[in-house]
Amino acid sequence: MNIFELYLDKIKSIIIDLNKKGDLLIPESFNGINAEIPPAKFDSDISSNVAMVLSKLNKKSPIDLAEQISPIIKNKDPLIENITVVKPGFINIKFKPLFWSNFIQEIIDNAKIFGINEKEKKLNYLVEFVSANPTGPLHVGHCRGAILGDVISNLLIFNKHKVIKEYYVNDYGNQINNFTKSVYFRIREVQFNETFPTDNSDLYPGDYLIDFAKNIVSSNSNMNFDKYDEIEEKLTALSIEQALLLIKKNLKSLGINHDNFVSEKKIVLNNEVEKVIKFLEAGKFVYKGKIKAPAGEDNKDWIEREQLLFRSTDFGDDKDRALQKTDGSWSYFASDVAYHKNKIDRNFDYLINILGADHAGYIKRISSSVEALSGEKNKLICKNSQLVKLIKDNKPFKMSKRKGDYITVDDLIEEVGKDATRFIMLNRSSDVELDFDFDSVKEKSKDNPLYYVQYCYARISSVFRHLNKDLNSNIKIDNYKFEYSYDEIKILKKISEWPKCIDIASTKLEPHRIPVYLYELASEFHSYWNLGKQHSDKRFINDQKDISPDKLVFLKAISNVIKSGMDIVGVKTPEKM
RNA sequence: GGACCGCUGGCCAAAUUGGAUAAGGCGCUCGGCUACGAACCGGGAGAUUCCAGAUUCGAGUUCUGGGCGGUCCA
Repeated sequence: MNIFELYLDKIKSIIIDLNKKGDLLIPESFNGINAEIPPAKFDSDISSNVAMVLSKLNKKSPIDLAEQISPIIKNKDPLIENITVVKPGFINIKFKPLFWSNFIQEIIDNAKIFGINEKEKKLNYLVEFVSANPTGPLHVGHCRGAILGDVISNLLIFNKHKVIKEYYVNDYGNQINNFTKSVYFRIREVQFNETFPTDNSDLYPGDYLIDFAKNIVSSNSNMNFDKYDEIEEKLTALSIEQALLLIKKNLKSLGINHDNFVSEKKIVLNNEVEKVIKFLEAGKFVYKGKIKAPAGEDNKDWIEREQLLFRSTDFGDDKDRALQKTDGSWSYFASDVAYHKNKIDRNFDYLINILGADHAGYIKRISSSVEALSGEKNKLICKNSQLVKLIKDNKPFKMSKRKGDYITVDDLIEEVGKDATRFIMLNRSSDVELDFDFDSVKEKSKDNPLYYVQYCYARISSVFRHLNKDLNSNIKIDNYKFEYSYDEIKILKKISEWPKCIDIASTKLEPHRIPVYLYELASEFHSYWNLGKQHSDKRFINDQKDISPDKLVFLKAISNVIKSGMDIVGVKTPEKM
């Protein structure tokens, strides 16, 4: 139950009634009229800006309009304690304690759906994330996007949408050739003691390739590794298999589980690139032309050459983009366009791509192509997460995959743990760079906000444990006529904000709002808990070593929200820590 | 040269889709455990939200221009 939505609807119907009676002019669209959370200092529960929005149209001051509307709201609703009109023209509604008693009954009886936006139309989403090249293990740089994509999926699923989580495997092209060669040299090293070439910067030098080589050799004992050309195709497949095994293991240790792995190679070999180019040609979206050099200084080496280009400038990109390389082969972009056509043909309402900041420049061209292919402007939603700035030994730590110099997901999970990693990576907006101080995260893991929220749950569990009650079982209360105190209502108000938090987080695809909210809720709980030291009536367990029904459902309501929030974030809620 | 992201107390940062007196954490400072878990709580000091305009009843949030930092550009 979203009380803000509920009261916004009530307010809207009141102004419609007033309009019918000829007492009020109303606009065609009610966009902009809202019901929000008032700042804490106002001692009120819901606040609306109706009067301010309608003021101009009605040529009346917001205050006067608010004075006109608010008595009507109050008279219609016996659960409202009072309504005050505040400065610029806000209408502030404060409920009677009985409202909160009803509220808690509602959310306890319907615990499974609390927080879900039930009015919203349910859609099909495809979320593509991670999609790291299958040439080695995932490292810290991949983590943020991986967790972001996973939690965005969780959020949408929580809201009853259908979600397919997909990983696009770039198992085709030059990088893969280099990768296969590198594996080959490692095999020569393992089998024949030949030294791995260090003078070839195209090769992947990472030690993990030694393991790949050993695995491939031991499980293909009848394979002859003498001549590269003869085994190239098979070795490519085996190498990619090794890399994907490792990547999937890394994802699993982060708690991430994709539904699909889609192979670029299959798309190319299936002639989907040719098909999509024809499709684009039919729509006059491509032409043979030249790309101008960037207007910078050092472009002396730039050679203008004729290429097959996609008219992404028609869709707001700053350059048209090459679909072919000079040698006539398809560019990476071309096969990605084919992949997106493939996605479109699978009939999703929305396609979501999670990309790192280093691929931000790619967004316009790919969303242009999706618009050209689907005819829908906002079919593809690209979520761009800023980089993680790694700090080690108080210095920025530059990772280089080519040099084999990086921190892997394995390192991270071993040192910090899955849950702490997920919570840290999510705890701030994906639009800001994230400082990840490896050493301090290791040392001061107790300062991690994750534990603050988990501790709240553990405290609640501990009360249930003392009472020999099961926190996970359902609670049946017959008579919900509770008079909650000011301190309790403060927390109930916070709980009433949960559906709004979910709503905003999922429509804006901003999952950081969940951990931020959970932290706030936990904070209010901890404050309340400490009140028990001074005031015995604020303690959950009373002198008879029992708990009153109002406090029982109160605790249950808090723990339910913490639990469902932590489930979305994908971290545990231990009962003891 | 262009594109994308950011700029909020000493540091890290949030801001309820444009709302009211701009959260919270770290650090600093003063205080709180013989009762449900102190991985906790309460008090205090600390702000021209990068600058200049514009739109609006109302701007940290939108628009225009500029500055600084990051990322990217066959």
